[in-house]
Amino acid sequence: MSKIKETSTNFANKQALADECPEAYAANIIGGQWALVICSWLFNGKLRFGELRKLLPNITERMLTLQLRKLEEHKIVKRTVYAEVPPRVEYELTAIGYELKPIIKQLEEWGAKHKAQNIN
Amino acid sequence: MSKIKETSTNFANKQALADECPEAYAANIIGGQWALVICSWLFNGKLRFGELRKLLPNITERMLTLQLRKLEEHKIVKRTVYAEVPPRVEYELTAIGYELKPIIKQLEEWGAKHKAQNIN
DNA sequence: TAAGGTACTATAAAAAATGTAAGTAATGAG
DNA sequence: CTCATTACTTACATTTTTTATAGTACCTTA
Repeated sequence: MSKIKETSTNFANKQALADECPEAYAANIIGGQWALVICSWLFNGKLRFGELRKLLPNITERMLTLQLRKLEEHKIVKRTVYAEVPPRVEYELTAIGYELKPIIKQLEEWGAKHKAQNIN
Repeated sequence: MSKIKETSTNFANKQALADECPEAYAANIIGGQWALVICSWLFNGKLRFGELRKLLPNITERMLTLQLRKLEEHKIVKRTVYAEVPPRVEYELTAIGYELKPIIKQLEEWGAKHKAQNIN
């Protein structure tokens, strides 16, 4: 992913915030550029790497990999590799990942409402 | 805030995502390092700049300003300046900003649960 | 005259996130 | 042998976000 500098002020601040504020902790986990959208697609069921890539037309393979790895690391998604050639890898939400569904749905509703309000 | 390069791929991607996915749109608005926590404090009522700064011990004045400006720009918070000396500026949530409360609360609950689960 | 308090701004630098382009392994099809 | 397929990885470049540090204007009080 690129290593985070554990000596940086930024790292210390994130740590401290995440310790005290579960909402900041959560934001760190699902806060990537594509994380929420990836989760949204996965709410409908498991998907292969290539399927996700097609669903997210502008994402690069690198970013897709990075985001999936981060999500996996935080136990939001489960990765299953099938020993085939060409390879097949499937991603699906874990139980705790799936629990994001109502939250993301509400966030969608809020976003849609906000967007409608701020059209000039 | 620093200008965003409207010619960058990153900008284009964010735009496209925000257009299609209200949840990505929302994440762009409340996605800064401190935004959620600022909102959390403001759910309890209006606060002055200096009060917020004290509540967020590690934030720099610059970051606080930037985040508040962004929130203000998106109509999440309302800024009121009193023509006094020394100056007094109060921040409070708008109606749509206040509507984030249940969402952030759920995110907090999710975060707390996730954190508890992932203690080794 | 000087100091103090408040809410900032300016500038630079560091760190983090994202994007670009190329390459890899394994195997089956032709 | 060569090519295609899939899910990556790597090295590097660019962009965005965050931090650091030092100011500013204003009026009041001492």
